[in-house]
Amino acid sequence: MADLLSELNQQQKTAVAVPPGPVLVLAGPGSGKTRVLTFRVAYLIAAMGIPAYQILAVTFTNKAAREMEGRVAALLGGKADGLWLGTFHSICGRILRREAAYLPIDHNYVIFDSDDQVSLVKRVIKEKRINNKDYRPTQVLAKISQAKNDLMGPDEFPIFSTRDETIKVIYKAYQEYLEASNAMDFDDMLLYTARLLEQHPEVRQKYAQRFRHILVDEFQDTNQAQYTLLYYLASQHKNIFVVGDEDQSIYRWRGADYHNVERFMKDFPEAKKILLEQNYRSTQTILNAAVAVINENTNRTEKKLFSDRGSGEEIVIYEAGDDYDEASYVVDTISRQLLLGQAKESDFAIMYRTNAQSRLLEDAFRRANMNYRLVGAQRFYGRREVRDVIAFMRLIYNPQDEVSLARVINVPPRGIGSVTLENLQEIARQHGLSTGDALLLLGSESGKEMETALGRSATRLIPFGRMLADWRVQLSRVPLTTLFDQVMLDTGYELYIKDDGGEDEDRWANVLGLRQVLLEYEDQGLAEFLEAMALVADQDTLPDTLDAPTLMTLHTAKGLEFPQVFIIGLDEHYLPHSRSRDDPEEMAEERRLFYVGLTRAKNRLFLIRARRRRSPYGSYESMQPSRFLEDIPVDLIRGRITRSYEQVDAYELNAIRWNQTYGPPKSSHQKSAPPAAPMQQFFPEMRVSHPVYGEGVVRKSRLEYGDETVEVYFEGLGLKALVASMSSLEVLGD
DNA sequence: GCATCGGATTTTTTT
DNA sequence: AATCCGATGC
Repeated sequence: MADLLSELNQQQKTAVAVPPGPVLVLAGPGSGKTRVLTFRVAYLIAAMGIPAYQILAVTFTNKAAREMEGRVAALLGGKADGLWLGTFHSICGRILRREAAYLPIDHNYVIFDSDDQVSLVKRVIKEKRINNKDYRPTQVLAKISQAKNDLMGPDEFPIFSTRDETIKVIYKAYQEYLEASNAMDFDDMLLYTARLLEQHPEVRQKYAQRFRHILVDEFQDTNQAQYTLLYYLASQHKNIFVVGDEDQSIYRWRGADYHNVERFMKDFPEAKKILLEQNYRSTQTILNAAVAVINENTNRTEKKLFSDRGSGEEIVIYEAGDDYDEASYVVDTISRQLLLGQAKESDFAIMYRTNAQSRLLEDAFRRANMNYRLVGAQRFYGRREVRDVIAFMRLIYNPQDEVSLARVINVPPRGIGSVTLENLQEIARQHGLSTGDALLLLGSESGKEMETALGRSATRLIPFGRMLADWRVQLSRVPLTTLFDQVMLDTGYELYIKDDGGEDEDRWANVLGLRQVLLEYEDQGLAEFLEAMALVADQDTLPDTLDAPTLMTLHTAKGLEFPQVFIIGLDEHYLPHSRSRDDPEEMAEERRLFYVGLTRAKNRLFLIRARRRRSPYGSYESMQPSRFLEDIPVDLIRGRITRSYEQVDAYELNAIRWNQTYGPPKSSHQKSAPPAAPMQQFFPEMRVSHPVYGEGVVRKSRLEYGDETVEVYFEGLGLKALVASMSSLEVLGD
């Protein structure tokens, strides 16, 4: 194994060959983190003689898992059989299927993705007759997800307002439906596994015993549930090797908590800490800019990143007239280099904060007749026809799946409308059955009683029930694709999808594409197919064979590198995104996001902003350059940014005029208080009372032009934005 | 039960 | 600008 280590630098060697025990590797960007992980796995197996099946390696994304798998296989030449390597969710799925006996659901559960979650929450909201204007499914789900990430079930759901009480009710019903559907959502996979290990010592013992070595990638992005489950898995041998970088923590909104790094050191005080500081990716110029940006964040362990790649070229800053110009600049710059033969297509990546920003870029590429690869966004698995077909398969696999049943029971239309479905659901409830089981029963010999009870609705339902029953019989007898063809034939889906709309001839092609994927799972089975459908994101499905520039969000860019990187939309409200304006923690995360983007670049970096942009709604808006641009030392930059009155948007301009005329808004009491943090009185979740609107709960509050703007939610009235000094709001004690 | 229309509303990031 | 929802009419 000497030659294995000889390819590594000193710090990397130390990490790879570290003696067993807890280890924390803090790895700067481009410092060979994945390399260390894969070499460590290889080292354990080849040098220390650990059997592969006693090793668990966890990543966040499928992409990372696949990459590790490939590299380990290359290092060991296929001696890694039995190694558990996968994403958190796939590992949990594996454990949960084996240990289904301990769960509220059985082993052929299905996984609900975010669309399924939304459908289910909608149904709950409707059934509970809750005002759907005030309770948006995505918002409710965000709260539920947050709770689950913190290992809280419906009963532990924290209540701070009447709104929370309602959400708790929805959460509870939602969870009941999931169980009745023999289903779990993404968060449940983590939650169930963590609970399983916590509450059943015999199960915990089994896995903790088995996994002599645990390795974790992107540790800074773990949430509470993930941390807990790792903690229990490592409880026996304590050989847990985690790799992370606080500065690249960008999933706070998903419950990630980089404090888990500190928690790790507390829980495993004997842990060795290793820093990887040499960057092999970027030029010193790029690295310096990135360091300057990230140094503005407080509360972090400072790393001394260095590169031996030389200073390289200056960073180019381009200020476009508008967003249209921004896109053209990117495409022009790329095509010029291509024309001159200075670069190849796949050298380039273009990154942005939100998916919506890809639109103009795509147009520009198309106009220039150039290929591009778009990661994420237009989702194959999100297409209606694809989801329909998956829903059929899911229903066959697990007839209790309420969401899939509701989705396809009338697709293609077979005369089963909402009333008929509701009747069926009601009958099912009376019999203590799931809707799907009721439907199956209805289609069978013994369904007579139910048939009479349903009356006219039954005539429509019975044929579908029989069909479903038949498919289920087929499931165990014929190959998956044969079953698939049968479903398409029985339902007349081809005709239905081809007829529909007309313009999109690709739709049937998508269905056939899915059939092709199914073919690959012929040997493994439907369960594996469905799990892959749920857990494999779209970005994993893109062909990386196409030689073309890549378009992606900053989030998906993490872990990747490109010779040339464009980051567009470097304007306030875009990056940093406007939604993080009021929360310093979120602002710090925006900065980390930018840092992640900067450090993707190997040789050249282009930072682009636009003086004005078409707002997502309606007309043009003037932009201010991103505050992050100011943090890049000027000597690293070519090009400059400007700020002028013309660019100030109307709202802000009024405030400026006001100040020029009447002097800055300053309350007479506060003399020379520091300019920041003057006197915010209202904070989210506070209960307040208003003379006219009554009692409400503060959603948001911010200081603006010397006053405080408070957004308050009043039951029955909705959200109101109030100016604190004008509205005599009063804070209510608890 | 289904199609159509008009009005309202909007996701930041993803397993 | 595009999508979703609810109401309306057939």
